[in-house]
Amino acid sequence: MSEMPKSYDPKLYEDSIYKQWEESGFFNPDNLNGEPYSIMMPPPNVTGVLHLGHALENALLDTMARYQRMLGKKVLLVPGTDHAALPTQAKVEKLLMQEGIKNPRQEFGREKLVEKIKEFAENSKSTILSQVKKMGTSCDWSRLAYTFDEDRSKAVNEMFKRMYDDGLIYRGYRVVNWSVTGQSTCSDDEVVHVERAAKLYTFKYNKDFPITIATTRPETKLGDTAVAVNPKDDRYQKYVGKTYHIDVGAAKLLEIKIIADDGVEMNFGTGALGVTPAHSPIDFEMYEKQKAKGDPIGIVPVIGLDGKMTEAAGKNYQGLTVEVAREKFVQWLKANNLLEKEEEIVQNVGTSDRFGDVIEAIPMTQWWLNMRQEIPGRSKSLKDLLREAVTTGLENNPEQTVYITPDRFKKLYLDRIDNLRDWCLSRQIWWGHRIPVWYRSTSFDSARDKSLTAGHEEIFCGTTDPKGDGWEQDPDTLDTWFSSGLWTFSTLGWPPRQAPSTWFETSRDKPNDLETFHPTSWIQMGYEIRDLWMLRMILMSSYALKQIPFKNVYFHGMLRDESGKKFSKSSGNNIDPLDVIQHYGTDALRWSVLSGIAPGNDSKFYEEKIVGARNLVNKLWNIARFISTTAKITTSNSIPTAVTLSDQWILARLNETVKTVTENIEKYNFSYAGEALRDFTWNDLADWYLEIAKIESKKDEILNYILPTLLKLWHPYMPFVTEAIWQEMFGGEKMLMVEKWPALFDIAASNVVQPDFTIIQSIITAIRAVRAEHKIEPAKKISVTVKTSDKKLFVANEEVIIGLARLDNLVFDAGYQKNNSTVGFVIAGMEIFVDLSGAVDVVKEREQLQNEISRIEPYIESLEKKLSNQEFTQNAPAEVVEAEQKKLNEAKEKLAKLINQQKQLL
RNA sequence: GCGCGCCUAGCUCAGUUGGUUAGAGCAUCUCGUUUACACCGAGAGGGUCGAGGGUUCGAAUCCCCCGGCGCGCACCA
Repeated sequence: MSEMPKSYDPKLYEDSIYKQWEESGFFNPDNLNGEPYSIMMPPPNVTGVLHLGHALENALLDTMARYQRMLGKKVLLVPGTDHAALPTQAKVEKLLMQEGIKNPRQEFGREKLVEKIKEFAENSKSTILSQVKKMGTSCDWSRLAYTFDEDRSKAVNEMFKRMYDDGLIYRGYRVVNWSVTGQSTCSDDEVVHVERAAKLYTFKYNKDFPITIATTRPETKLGDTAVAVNPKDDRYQKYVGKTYHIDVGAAKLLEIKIIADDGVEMNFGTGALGVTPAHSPIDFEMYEKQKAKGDPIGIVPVIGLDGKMTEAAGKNYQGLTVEVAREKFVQWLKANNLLEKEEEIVQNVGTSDRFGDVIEAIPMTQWWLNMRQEIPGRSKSLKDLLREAVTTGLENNPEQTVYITPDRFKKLYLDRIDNLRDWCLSRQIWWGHRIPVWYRSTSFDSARDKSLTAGHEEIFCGTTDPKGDGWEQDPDTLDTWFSSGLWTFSTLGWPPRQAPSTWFETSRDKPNDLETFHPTSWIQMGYEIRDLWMLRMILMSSYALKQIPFKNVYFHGMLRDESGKKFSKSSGNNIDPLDVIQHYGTDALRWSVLSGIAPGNDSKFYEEKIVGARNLVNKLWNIARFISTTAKITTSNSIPTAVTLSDQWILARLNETVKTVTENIEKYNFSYAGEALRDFTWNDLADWYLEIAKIESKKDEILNYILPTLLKLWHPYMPFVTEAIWQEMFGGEKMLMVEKWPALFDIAASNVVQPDFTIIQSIITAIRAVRAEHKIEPAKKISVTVKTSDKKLFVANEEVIIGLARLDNLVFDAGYQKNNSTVGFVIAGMEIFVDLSGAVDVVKEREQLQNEISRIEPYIESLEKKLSNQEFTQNAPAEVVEAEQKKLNEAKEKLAKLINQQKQLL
């Protein structure tokens, strides 16, 4: 064994250890035996580099993977990246614009822009993957996946086709969420509602119109085609069914029909609602309802894809932005004395989570996934499957149930499913999986025209190009979460070669992966992508495989800075995980993100935490260093024999720690498990037992047992330092990574031993406190007398007490009388007197004793009161009563002794 | 509007079926060149568990209500 340096330097070990692990082949489950255990890494977006959130994810993932591997399972952790369609395109376009390219889509054209994005994505991807390695993540690189690679693209097309063939994916003209900045649709989940101040205008279309309406978007009124009132509203009954033609300055006269709709609140505002089918999802629903009733109303889009007023808005408005048009329309209302009220209100508006602009509702033809329609042959909808998966289990099979940690997210998920609408799948951006649909039509020009062109002659949906001439593929791409939804199985060789509707060969060479590893065992993710990702994974997997995607899902919270703010580049509080690794090492980073977290809760991350983590890593290193110089290192695995009380105690504590750590990792209490381990490592082992080992001899066997056990327990959290120590100790033959997780062993009477040792600890601590209190130089050795009738415990631990309390003498005297040169205290019914050789300040000592007495008196009182309460003695469990009685007896005894000591003090 | 989470020492958080005089880490103060570690050791101070009410023999823990902070969902024009 080489000489270990004084402090652990992560830089000397981390890269080479990672390389060793990788070369060992044990990252690949094909080289492991045992029960399969699989985890899919949430693929980071290729929009840039890893941030702290990724560090947390990698720490969680890898802690779990390493723990499971040490339990002897065949662990698969699949690494990967996500092409992140919209975010990536948005990012690259932004960069190009910063370089001075005003409109990248126009200037480059589709092919060239996609090429640019691809270049960026590839760069980002390799950066990210090297960072994952820096985090020490033990993933199987042979199964590396990318949501936009060939295998995953095949899976996407296959899924689309199956859903299309099942009639679940349809093309429909509906109001969509449109981002003008991004020039694309987005799903409901990608709309972020923000509060903002707005004005609510109350007015009439003209003087002759009988009903007053209100709106915050006056400019959209140019596209109104109806006014809706509640059918029960007597005020407006007489108008229902009538149509008015009104000139508000639009291209044509408004044709407003008065309709009745249950959804209109009679008591809100004027009780009447101007209906703008083209620019409001609710109004569009009314439009559809009227159509179904055979009493149709019109639909007039007055806002275009560029966010400006269209021709239909009239010459006065055409080409104006919505804001300018709004002002102009309000001016017109004022000029014509139509405006009745103008109020400041706070309203929620939807904004694009990526582009930040206000989402416009615009009617377009898009591809949708139907959530409510029955799946052919299964008598249930996708929505039903989503519900089953977390409640009864798919098809009432309890084994196909997803367990959610923390539990409360299950309720949120179910709530979400309740008001889930159809999922808009198509996007007008270029980076992403192209919709696998082809049209053959002469009138088809562009995606934009789809909304205007009624029906194409032929539509083909397939996983490869259709045969024959004249086909043109849909220019749109898929919502990026469509491919993410397949992640748990597209990474495992789905679709399989012999799948009924598959006619391509997959390049997968591990055909059994799906069977072996799906459903996956556990997954972790941030709660913010619960609906975006978890829901879609459950949906896709339940639909295509009739399996849940994972048995357990763990939601972590967000890391925030000291003041509780999110980390971000723009707010300048960003911490780069690589910087942390550079300064403190990966193990410190991992521990600092894991300690103090609770499932589903945000936690704060700050420099002091990392420093503390680094110190702990170093402590572990030095514990090993000490043991290696104190004990003869062997690789014996046998359970050691406890010789002294301290031996029994430390082994019992170790056993207890193994139990706590194991149980809590199983419950995903990563922080709690780690804290318990830290407590044992630092407080019990380092501060007490190792100090005792300097006094009592023959600890080789026990230390040879404790150290490897400790390293194993720490390994999932701190893989590098533990592996480094392991190899320093035992050579590089066998890696710690694949050692067996510690098992519990049988310690006779461990429960009895522990309190006994605690007494010794208390005595030592108390003597030290007396020394500190009386400013006795550390080097000065003093004498202590113990007044006890049973000196067994002391005799057995004499050396330890003398050593740790720095005594020159420990005397047993059952009849000792206190004098003015000693200070006394009572512990566990025994009186201890520290000889200060006349240095005692009698007044001060009396005060000290009095303090102690006045602390214990009210305690005794409350115990007496409790025990004399019949309701307590009758209702409380016998053990509790007994314990309270014992406490009382001890306290009384202690009090008597203290009073006596005070008396003896002259 | 509906729902969820949080409020415990100066700071960050434990407190796992209600039962020691409520704990830890960091920070603070005192002391220390005891050869594993100053990225350390020893000791100390510091809390009416957000406010109030209730249930109970007993509440930081369960219930109600109020306040503060954060978040989710929602078609209130």
